[in-house]
Amino acid sequence: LTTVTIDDVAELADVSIKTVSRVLNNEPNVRAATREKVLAAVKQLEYRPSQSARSLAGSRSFLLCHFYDNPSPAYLLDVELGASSICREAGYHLIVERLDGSDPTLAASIGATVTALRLDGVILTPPISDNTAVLDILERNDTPYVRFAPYMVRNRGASVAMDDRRAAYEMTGLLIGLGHRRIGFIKGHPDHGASDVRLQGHLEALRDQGISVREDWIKQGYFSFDSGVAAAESLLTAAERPSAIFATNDDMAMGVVTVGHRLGLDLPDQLSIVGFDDTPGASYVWPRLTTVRQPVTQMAAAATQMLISGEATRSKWPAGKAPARLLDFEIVVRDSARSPDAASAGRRRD
Amino acid sequence: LTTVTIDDVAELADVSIKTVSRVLNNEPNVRAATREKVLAAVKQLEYRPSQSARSLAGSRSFLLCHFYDNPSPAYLLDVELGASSICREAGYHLIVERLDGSDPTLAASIGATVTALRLDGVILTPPISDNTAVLDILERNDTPYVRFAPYMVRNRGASVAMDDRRAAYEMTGLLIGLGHRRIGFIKGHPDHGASDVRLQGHLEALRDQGISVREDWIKQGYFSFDSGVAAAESLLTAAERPSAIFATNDDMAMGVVTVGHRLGLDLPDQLSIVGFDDTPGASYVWPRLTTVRQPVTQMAAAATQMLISGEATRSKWPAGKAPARLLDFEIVVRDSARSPDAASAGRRRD
DNA sequence: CTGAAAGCGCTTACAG
DNA sequence: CTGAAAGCGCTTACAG
Repeated sequence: LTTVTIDDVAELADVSIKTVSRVLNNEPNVRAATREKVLAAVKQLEYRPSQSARSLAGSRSFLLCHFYDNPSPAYLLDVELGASSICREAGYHLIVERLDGSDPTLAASIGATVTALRLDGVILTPPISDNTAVLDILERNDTPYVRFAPYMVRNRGASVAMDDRRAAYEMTGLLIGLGHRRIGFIKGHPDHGASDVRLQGHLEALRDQGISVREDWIKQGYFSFDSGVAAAESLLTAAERPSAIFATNDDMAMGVVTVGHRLGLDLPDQLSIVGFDDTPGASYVWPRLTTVRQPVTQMAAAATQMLISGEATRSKWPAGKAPARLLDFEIVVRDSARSPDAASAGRRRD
Repeated sequence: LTTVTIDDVAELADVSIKTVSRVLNNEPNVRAATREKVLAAVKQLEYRPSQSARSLAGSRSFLLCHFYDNPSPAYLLDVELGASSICREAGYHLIVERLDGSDPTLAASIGATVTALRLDGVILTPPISDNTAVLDILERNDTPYVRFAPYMVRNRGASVAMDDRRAAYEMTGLLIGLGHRRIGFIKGHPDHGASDVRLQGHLEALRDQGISVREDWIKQGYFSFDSGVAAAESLLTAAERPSAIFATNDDMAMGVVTVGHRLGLDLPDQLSIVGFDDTPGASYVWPRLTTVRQPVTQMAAAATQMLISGEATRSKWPAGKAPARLLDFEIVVRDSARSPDAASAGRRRD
């Protein structure tokens, strides 16, 4: 088993290796007939250029990397789904590295990977997307990056996002439209920038509808099922409890559902619950969750495209302004939110 | 920003580049004092050897790849969790590539990646782990691989697995031990080797307990929620229905739970349901699922270790026999399986 | 224990 | 439109 090299192709096609290189890199100034000859030889020999040699000699490695810390499983899968397909089309490959966001050597570790691999670009998801030490080291190494949902640290580098604020605004509006006035809210993990943005959207919707904010109905959560359970317990065992709860991710919403059942509440009649993310489990619980679907796969595809096309490269930014792509979310209406009036019509409350 | 090379280190340490290379690769025959000098220079310059140069000049690329097709999100996350940590320790990097298992060009596509990147090893998860065309092309390229749960095609290459047969045997035994005699079974996707193995374990348990097999209580599923719903509908609307259903993954089990609720069955009293996988959702549904926890993270760590250490390399197999690691599963007992007697004691049936 | 030379398979910069 | 030469940053094979 000998590896086929550019020399073999050049010899078979009866041209120089430089011409083979031109054809493979789609450079101009090659006669059509010459191109055909080369392509035929490539095909016949099943030639695949060595990534190492290309990287060492040239300026590209054809390697992208996704650095992440403890994402939800579905989020990771969607990111890879979007990134992997774009990579394949362009002859790039996706490396993944899981890191501990609280590790003080995080940035150094990313710097090591970036220089060892000569990465052509980096994808950063929350909460690493808001880690300024990481952004610093990436910029020092001249490595393009795209940040997902870059809410805590703004105006730094290319990004992809959806409008979390508006999604939360509309979800709260949906509950209000159903007739809810007493709405509980469970915040996300404080390390994630989206957490605060979603809260802001919620508060705006309340204000726009003239509903006063009840601080005691806003609970801290951490995006985990257990934190949803804890918040729901405190919300639902209080003297006066909300008629609806907006949990800012599905895992927490499912915690609320569990507590609701445990307390013997008739869901959704006695308590409406809405989530955020549309994880697979959202349609498995009863009642099936009304939630926000994030365009994670499309965000990943867009990010990858920005990296490969060079849009994410600082020196190519139009007017020095980093590109930011905003994608559409979707509110998926299922069974977990209902009008509180319907409930009182169907049964006595208290 | 100039990149630091081995020459810079050699100059600062006042040795030849060959000596630097020796130190970095832990080769013998370097005086301790020399080693110290080199290490100090490496540290001072923050030198990181170029992966491309090492790969081009040497025989290793320090690159591993996980090829997969439509895994469950949690499965993918666990594989990456296990593989990523071992890779980092050893200075390797993990590439991921999502492919369509039914695409006829699948093997060719993997072959292309393998040769372009000079991959040092490959991780294959079901159903790709049983694709013989892929195994052929990997062997032709002399690329070591480790297969996950390689049940359909046996005795080909290194593998990691847990004892799916015994897990299914024990789970069925648990149901029988609870007093169930009428047990429905939902098979997995026919493309996954584990599907048949789990069925065999189930049938053995039935036979060992002297319970005759009811073919009409064995339904085809495809590992999806919807296929679980379909199978459950057919199982539960029949004239005579089982008192327990063993769905061979959690997604299908959650489909059964949903149908159970829809039919107004009191769960788990009127119907016990058990699953397989222990996905996050398993503890979110009500009743919380009794299920089998697979050691996916440990399997991935073991596979990665086999690849990096060389155990998975054909020429190094002891006595020509491929290494196979079997890891322990765990049956997680929650609330979804209960004795049918308790149910009849608590309420009249029919 | 250490080093000088050659070469891995490409792209770059230059020449024609 | 095409090619000869040099070089990317390492490891291999060999010499001492």
